[in-house]
Amino acid sequence: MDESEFLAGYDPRAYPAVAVTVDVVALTIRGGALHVLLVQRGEQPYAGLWALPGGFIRPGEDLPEAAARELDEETGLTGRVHIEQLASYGAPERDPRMRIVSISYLAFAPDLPDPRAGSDAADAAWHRVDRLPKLAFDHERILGHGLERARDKLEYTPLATAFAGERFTISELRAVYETVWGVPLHAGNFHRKILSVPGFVESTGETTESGGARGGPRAKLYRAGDARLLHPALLRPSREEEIR
Amino acid sequence: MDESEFLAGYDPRAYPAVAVTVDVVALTIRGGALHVLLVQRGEQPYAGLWALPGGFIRPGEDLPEAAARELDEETGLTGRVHIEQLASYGAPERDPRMRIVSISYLAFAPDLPDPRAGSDAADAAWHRVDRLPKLAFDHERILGHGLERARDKLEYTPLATAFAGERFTISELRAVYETVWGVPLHAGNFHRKILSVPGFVESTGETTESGGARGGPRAKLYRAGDARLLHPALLRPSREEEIR
DNA sequence: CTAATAGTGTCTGTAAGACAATATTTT
DNA sequence: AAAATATTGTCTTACAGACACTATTAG
Repeated sequence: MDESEFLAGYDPRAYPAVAVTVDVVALTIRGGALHVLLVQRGEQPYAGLWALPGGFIRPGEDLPEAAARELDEETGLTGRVHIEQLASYGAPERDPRMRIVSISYLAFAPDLPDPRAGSDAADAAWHRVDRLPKLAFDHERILGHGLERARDKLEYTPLATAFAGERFTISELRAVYETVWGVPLHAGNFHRKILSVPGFVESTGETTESGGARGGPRAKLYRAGDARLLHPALLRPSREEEIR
Repeated sequence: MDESEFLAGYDPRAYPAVAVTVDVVALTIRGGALHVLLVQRGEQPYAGLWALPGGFIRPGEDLPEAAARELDEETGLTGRVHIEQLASYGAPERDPRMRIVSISYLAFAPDLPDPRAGSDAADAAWHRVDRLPKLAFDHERILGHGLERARDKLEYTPLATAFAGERFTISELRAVYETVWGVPLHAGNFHRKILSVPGFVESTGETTESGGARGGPRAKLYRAGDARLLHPALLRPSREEEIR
């Protein structure tokens, strides 16, 4: 078949169906480590392996809607979760059953209770991103892109507050950055920096009930401010490797 | 139908097919103005309106491959063009014929010859992005996202060099920034800044054959360097509106 | 010659990062 | 009391932006 035939007479319904799924990279911080939500596959292919939660889009359902539904099915979570589109994947052989194009979404949540398993998954659980089991399909790659995106967005958006609770201390916010970036940050400089960025956090006037577990004064409590972008941004400590 | 039925027995082949297309936001700079490649639709729906070039993915074809093919069909361009995934759109009613999920790609090219029309398009042409005709489907929104992405990426990647030719002067590079951002930049400060960012440009040792059209010395010629990220970044002049 | 442009020098304000200091709290 | 932590202060360096200046070329 040559090009003009394709262009003139191409009818998608004449070809094997393409299925569209959404997959969700849901991140949270538990016990000082970054975790991702995974479900254990109950069926072939890749039965027994872990995978990102996801599934087919339904008739009449928009993509973000489908992503929110899939996340809700695993976590019981409805509001409270920041969710955004990540990327799409459509390599012909990425699913051995049929042609599947997957739209991935990235979600950030504060520390959450353990997920409940959906009925199509043998199990669902949070996994530390630095101790991952083998993942099904190309989900390792998708997760990698999600982590990259999350690290980038901490720099120039107030995303870090989505990992913290409703009210938080500057130290808790610093812990988010240290966990996601994997580097220690200077407490004093970080503190001053956060307060100097307009709209990043706003004071609640309250303080913690008690000092830190191992001593120290009570910390002031803040809530997320109204900034959508951080200016100036919080730049990650230099990453020479990533520049070239 | 309740949730457990869906989860247990959902079979995508039992539903009306979903079609997957790629759409390309191809940007170039011509005559000091940012242009996007559009094709005029020959068929319903939206016959006569302009649209982003795109089409159905083919069996066995990966997504970036499909995007490159669609672009090639309109421009005859093969290499030389930077192309990257932009976003995906899948609102149920975005195409009146059937459920179509579209993966959009963003392409940047140096000044190009006029496109040739593909046989499924009445016409294809570069349009100034500030003087657009009415666009079909949700292509105005997709283009908007593409422009946003392009403006952002100029800040922290060497993308601007993709709009310039193989060899270029600092002034030409500045013109790219001024065109895409829509703001005038200070020539002297810009010049020093570009040369101070490691790996952004490298000298060719050559100069232009003659000075500028209206006078001035010959300019040194540079080529793109090996940096993948600009550090420090070239920040856009303050955009208070976009912060909150 | 005049105007325009390439490229460099200088100065100022802002902000990042190193480091120190103080106050408050837990054990 | 000792250790840990919150918060603030000081100093140095890097860098963005304003502005000035010189050299070179077209017309």
